[in-house]
Amino acid sequence: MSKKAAKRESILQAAIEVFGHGSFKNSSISEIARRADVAEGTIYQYFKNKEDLFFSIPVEKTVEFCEELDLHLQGITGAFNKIRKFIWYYLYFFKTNPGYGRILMLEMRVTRSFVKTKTYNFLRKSTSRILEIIREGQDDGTIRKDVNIYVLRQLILGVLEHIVTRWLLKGEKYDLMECYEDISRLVIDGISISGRVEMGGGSSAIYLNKLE
Amino acid sequence: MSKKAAKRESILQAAIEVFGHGSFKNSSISEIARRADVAEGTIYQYFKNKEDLFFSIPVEKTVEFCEELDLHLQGITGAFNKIRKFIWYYLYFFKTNPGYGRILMLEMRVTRSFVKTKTYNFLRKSTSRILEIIREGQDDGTIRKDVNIYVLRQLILGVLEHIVTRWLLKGEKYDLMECYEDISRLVIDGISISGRVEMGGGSSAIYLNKLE
Amino acid sequence: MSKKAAKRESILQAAIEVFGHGSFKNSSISEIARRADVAEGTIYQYFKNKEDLFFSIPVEKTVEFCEELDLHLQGITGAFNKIRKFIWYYLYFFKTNPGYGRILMLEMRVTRSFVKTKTYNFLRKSTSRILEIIREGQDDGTIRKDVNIYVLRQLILGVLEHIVTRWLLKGEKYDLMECYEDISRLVIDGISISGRVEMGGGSSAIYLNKLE
Amino acid sequence: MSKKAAKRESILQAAIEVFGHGSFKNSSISEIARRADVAEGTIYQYFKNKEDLFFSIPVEKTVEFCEELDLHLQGITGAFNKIRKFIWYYLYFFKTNPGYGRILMLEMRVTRSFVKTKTYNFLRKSTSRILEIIREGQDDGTIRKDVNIYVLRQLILGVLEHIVTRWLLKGEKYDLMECYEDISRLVIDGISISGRVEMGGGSSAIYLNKLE
DNA sequence: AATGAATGAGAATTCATTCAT
DNA sequence: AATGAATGAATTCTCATTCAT
Repeated sequence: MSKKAAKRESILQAAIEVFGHGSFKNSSISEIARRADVAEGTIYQYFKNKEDLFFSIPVEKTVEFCEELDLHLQGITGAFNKIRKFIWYYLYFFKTNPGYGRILMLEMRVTRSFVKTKTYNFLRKSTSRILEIIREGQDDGTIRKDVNIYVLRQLILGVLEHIVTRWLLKGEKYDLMECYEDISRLVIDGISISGRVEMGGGSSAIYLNKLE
Repeated sequence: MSKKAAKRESILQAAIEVFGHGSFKNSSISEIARRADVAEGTIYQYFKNKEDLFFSIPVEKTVEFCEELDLHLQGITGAFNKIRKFIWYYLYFFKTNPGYGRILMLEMRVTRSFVKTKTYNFLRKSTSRILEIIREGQDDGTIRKDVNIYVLRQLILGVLEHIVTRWLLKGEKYDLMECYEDISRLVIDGISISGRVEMGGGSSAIYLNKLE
Repeated sequence: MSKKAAKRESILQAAIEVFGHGSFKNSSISEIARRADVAEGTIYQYFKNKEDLFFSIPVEKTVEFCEELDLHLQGITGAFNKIRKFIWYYLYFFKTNPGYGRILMLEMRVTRSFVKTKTYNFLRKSTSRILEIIREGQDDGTIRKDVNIYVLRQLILGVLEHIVTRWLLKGEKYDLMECYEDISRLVIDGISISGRVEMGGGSSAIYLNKLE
Repeated sequence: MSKKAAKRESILQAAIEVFGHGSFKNSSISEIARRADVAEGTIYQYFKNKEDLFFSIPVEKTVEFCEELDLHLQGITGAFNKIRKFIWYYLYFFKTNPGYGRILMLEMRVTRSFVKTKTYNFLRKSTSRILEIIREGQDDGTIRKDVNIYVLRQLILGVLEHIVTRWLLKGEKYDLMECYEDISRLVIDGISISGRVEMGGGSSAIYLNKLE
């Protein structure tokens, strides 16, 4: 049982490496099999077909993301601090998983069939953590209550997704973490109750909101 | 002569449709031939191979872009007005050419071999128009002279490229032109000599600058 | 009329160059058209198809061979001297026409359909000149009468064909004319009435050694 | 393992048949697949591409040649007897493998890329057997010591290659083995220490007559 | 459960030949 | 007569998927 899971895992790992290097069509099952050190046929014991394998990657990775995220959030108090940590971890996760980043951001999101997948829904649900944090912030009075929490979530995730996508399209030439401080401030200021004022936070937020 | 050019044109048009729908690997010459209503072999009379056809798309389209742009700029005076028109036309162009947008923004820019192409250089040169406008603005005193014109160009093109890319990745679900006013203001304010308020223009510009 | 013949001629010339460079399948009509500086379609005005063009080459060249040969034989008296001249000219002809040599010796002779061609018969008839010379020699008593003249012809042509074929297979690296003296002696001695020279095995071995 | 080798063998056998019938370009993978009774794709499991398959033929066949040759040489004493056997076997081998003969002698030897192949080197090395025999003959005093053994090898192989090539070019219309006795004597006499027999020109002429 | 050989559909590309101009 | 654009059949090669062992 554990052994089986381990083999499935290693196939997925190999799939991330291969799909993350080229496109879906460009990547071959035989290459994945070689990397995973299994026979080609074995892959079909664990996944229905190539597409199934492809769409299984985010499931796996999303679980990993959520579990690690929870560990990182433990012991942190205050909505703002938690959001900062979330942003930090999001960037850190893709910095350390660029292959998966390319798959998710550049390949999968453009695939039409992706939206119909269970994976797509799973991915959406996985962002509930950020909702909880926002609610917590509104409850204890640090986050404005006049903003729809779902819009807020979209704002935060949208900015992050955009940052990572740009970074990947540019060939990962700079350190993704450099953006951390700017984004944190941008986001926090935009949703903060305390004045912090005249920055185009508002304008910026609208602008970004529209884009993502 | 005109007839031959027309056929070449119709093949390119079909190629835009097909490549714009899927990826390079995913698209087939036979499908392009079917759409262009020619035999497969005919395509090889006009283009050396599949890649040549692929990389010929931007050449064609860039010429179209530049010619139309010049028409739209005629009769407009003042650097700011010209920049506004440029931004408007840029968005309008991709709104009306989403297939080409997907090819250029999502496919071609990520292809490693693209950078080595003549097409790539041609594309870079095609943005000289915006440089002229900036120089004009600096000459007549409406644009700050302390900013490098190449950085400025990069800023403007970077923002636009980003807007279009996001729009495409989101599935063209909203009207691309909605962004026009915000972007114009954002850009104009950032480079304007007259104070024009302490809006996060600066902050935003820095943020965008870093990204692109 | 003369103009038409000239164009036909130039197509054939181009065909020799192209077919002589690669194999039949390997050579393309478009390349021949390019070399002959005519349109592809024009070739089909003069030749039924690719094979017809291919098999027309020897006809053309054989006429040339015979005409030139007659010129070279003029003024020469004595069967032996004529045979020597024939051998000399045969080698000289292929030395100066290696492309045609490759076509005839390496390509055409191995083609099964060649034997069924009119060209094949034409080629056979073209060797009647050598028969006449042999008859002349037998009549004036210099050539043995106990040898069948057709066998003799076969002997002479066979040796020459073999020499040229070897030379071509070896990549034309040495001067074909070097063989002239040896072959002449070998042939003349073999058919001469007057006691032959002490050459025998030794000479043969050397001769073979040089060839292989 | 044995099964895989058998399939590889059957593909090679089919390749010999097909390539031996036409030229490299003229022969198609699909025809080879049909003859070998496998799918086209299967061929690419065993060989990298068409050229690899083509150049693999001599490897296979050369091993066969050497192994069988050794069997035939067993129990034979004396350099001359061994050389006779070698000549006999060489002719016998190509008599029973005419398809392979056409491939090696008429196709492969003219291909420029062949010389760069591993196969080419392998083929050259395979003739070391004859060198050993020559050395043996020089040691026991039956073969002249004033002749370079490599020249001798070249002589023997050259004559044989020539005989086979002619036979193939002539369409295998006569029995290749007829040449055996003549060639043996020619070669043996040429290298023998004891005075040679009275064969000379006459015999040579007959031999040539038969061949051409 | 795992294998990996075998498959065959499909892709890009070439080129002899035709035919409208 | 000459052209050369258009054709489409044929060819090599790839690879997801299956299935007997």
